[in-house]
Amino acid sequence: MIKKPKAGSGRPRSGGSQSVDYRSLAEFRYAIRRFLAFSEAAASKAGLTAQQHQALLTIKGVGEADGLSIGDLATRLLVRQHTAAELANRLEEAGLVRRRSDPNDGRRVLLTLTPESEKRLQSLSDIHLDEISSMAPQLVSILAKLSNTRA
Amino acid sequence: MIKKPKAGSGRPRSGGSQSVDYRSLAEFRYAIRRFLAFSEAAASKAGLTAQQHQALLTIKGVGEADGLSIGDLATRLLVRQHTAAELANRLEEAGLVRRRSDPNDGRRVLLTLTPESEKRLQSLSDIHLDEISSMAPQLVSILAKLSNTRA
DNA sequence: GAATTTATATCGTAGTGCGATATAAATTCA
DNA sequence: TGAATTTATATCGCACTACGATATAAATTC
Repeated sequence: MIKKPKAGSGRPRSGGSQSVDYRSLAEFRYAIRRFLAFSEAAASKAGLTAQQHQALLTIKGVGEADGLSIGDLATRLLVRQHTAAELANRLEEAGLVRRRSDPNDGRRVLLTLTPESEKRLQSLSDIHLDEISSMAPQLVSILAKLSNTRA
Repeated sequence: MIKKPKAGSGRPRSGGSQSVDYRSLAEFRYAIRRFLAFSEAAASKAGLTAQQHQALLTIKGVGEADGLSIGDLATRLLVRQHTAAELANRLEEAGLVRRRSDPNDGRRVLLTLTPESEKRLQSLSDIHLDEISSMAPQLVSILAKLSNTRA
């Protein structure tokens, strides 16, 4: 796999091999990891796994009144459909989603939140908004620094 | 968007139960997932797992000339020390890091990149900078929207 | 210099996502 | 219509990886 530094391989980045801002790149990933770790801990306190939390948020966030299908959930979570189906199993067992078949298409299964999961999701969302608000300035600053190299 | 100033759960956020912007919150997580999926695919193309890539980036990004210890790597990756040790094993087997004991403290093991991993990391970093630059505006916009609710 | 602390390593286990595959409903089309 | 194809969901076994528990070894304390 030869990557000859052919003049402008498509990017107008300023420098050559020495120009990559590894420190900022590492900081960016570190910030993401911290956020994900915070989120996982918060979900865990609420009795949810990180994936379950994200599934609930996705179902709620997409905002379809009838519910979200397994397939659409998979698309948004960037997992395979059968992975989303397994996730839905665990959520249903835990009483956090209801499954019902789509009246318009018997193959599809629509997922809706239960009152219990609505409650937990709201609480989780509140503390996530706090956390996001507090980390946003640093994250924006790093993003600016990294985007900067294009100028 | 008018928000009912219903007394909330003790936080200065403007609204009550209806005010949480689930859609933006879901968008934020979706953006993070897309980035992580992009990153994992890029790492995979370079013959690395996501964790290996992040380990290399961390070692490089911290920028200690002597290398980074297993423990410090664990701290930055937010994993247990023995997890970092296992990760270092796989990286060493793959010829991507060198292990040497700290001359000042025989317990510590310092990790440094090999020329091969330097090369792969630089290539990966280049394409990550592109991706980050392209997603930054949307991410910043979502962050602003979510932080906004505090005002 | 024995006890304690710190750093790294090893082993077995558990959780979760995937590929392969199965089932069932919807759609196509001869 | 009804067989073939496509789409949607579900199940099973596997693999990866992070963890807890534990071990080893070096450094530090007293």
